[in-house]
Amino acid sequence: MTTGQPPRRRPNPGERQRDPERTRARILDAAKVEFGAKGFAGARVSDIADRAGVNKQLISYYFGGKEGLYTELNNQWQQVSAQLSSADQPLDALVAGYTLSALHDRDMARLMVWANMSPTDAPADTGQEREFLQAQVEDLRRRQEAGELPADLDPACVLLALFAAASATVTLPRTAAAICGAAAGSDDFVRHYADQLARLVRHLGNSGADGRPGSQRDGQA
Amino acid sequence: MTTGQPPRRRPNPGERQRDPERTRARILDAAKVEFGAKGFAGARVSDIADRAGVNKQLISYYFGGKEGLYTELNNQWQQVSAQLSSADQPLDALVAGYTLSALHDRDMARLMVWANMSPTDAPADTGQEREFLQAQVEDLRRRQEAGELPADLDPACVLLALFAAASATVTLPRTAAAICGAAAGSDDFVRHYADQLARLVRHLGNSGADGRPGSQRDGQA
DNA sequence: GCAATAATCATCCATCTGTTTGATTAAGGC
DNA sequence: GCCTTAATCAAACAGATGGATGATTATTGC
Repeated sequence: MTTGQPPRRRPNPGERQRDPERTRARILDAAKVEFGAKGFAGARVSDIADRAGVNKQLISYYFGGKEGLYTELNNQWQQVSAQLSSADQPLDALVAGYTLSALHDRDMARLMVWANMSPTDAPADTGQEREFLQAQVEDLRRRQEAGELPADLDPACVLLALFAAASATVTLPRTAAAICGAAAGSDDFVRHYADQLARLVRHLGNSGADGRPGSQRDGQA
Repeated sequence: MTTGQPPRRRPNPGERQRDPERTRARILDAAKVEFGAKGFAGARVSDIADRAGVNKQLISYYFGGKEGLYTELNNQWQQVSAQLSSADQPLDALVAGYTLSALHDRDMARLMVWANMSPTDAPADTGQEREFLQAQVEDLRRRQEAGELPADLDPACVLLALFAAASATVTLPRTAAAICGAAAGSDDFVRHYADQLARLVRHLGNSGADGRPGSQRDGQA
């Protein structure tokens, strides 16, 4: 052994070597990556700590354990989500923005999908997101009555379809790669895809004109 | 203890009490449910065995362990998938059928999404599914040239969006519930949603006529 | 400078989890 | 009716994992 001691990280001048804020942030970032990649059950606290470059005990120290860390990230997402939601922009911009959020923070987006699929966690949405979504449904319904959307479509279903489509690069990365080539994960592709979705939404809006009146409400049981 | 021995399952007359086929099937079914609900990392071998009503050792006996069991299910999915894919039906029917597959076997559908999001497994798609998807892209492109699809849309992106939308009830069950109410998980809703998606696809097709030629290829970098 | 405190670390520990082992027994051929 | 074989099970095992303990040391207020 040439190096008896792993050289303790020498703090750059002006940089504290103990910095709770920085440590917390590092842990959160690392956790986002790990949870995002493997989900809650698949992620390992040791891996998170290693990635953050800190002792794993600090996860208990700062967040009260794996679960607390996960919860903290979920809260963090709710804030991001609220920002995405708050601005009342036209639908095409909303969908595109949602798609692009995967660009700014892909791990967080992945995390949200894991959470969405997992049965155990998040006792219940605060209702905040639910409210926003239902407001969007109402908005869509108004546009539909104004003729911007074919009359035989259920606004709720359209909105659900759009959100799912916006999440595509996150929820179905492999399928995306199979359809669009290996570059499907690249930032450029995500931008391209977001733009395409916005166009698609606009086309849906246009097509309201030519929508044959048809059976105004068929389907379902 | 009133019952010294848990009464060994009495075989109904004409029913063997040892039946490898049956046992294998029971394990596979149970595994589908557990893996579908919690993903590979979250599922527990004990839970699978309990659900199947067999000793957990049989999982090693029949499938060589947890991983082997998972692999077996993935193969099983590939067959189902191939069936869904093979019939060359119009796009709206394809999308609706894909959506409805969640109805026939929701757990399997969930399993596929977990697999799609997980980094580690499935060394690579056999290419079979990839082939099918790219053939669909080509088909879409032809229809586009025939004027059935707005000229400024990228067929690959449209296909990806449609597949993601078709998977919505599986990938975003919570969001679905938030948008469409608690019934979002019910069979009736899935049917309704599939119908709606088919309509949406048809509207996209129609709107090809009114699609302003616009910039034939804008966006991206 | 010095003491108090907060941040960090190395080590240990209980528990959980997937797999292995070895015994038991139903099924099927002779 | 035996005897081999394959199916099943109960118990034990080894490794991993998340969390706890106690010691160490930087930071800060004085």
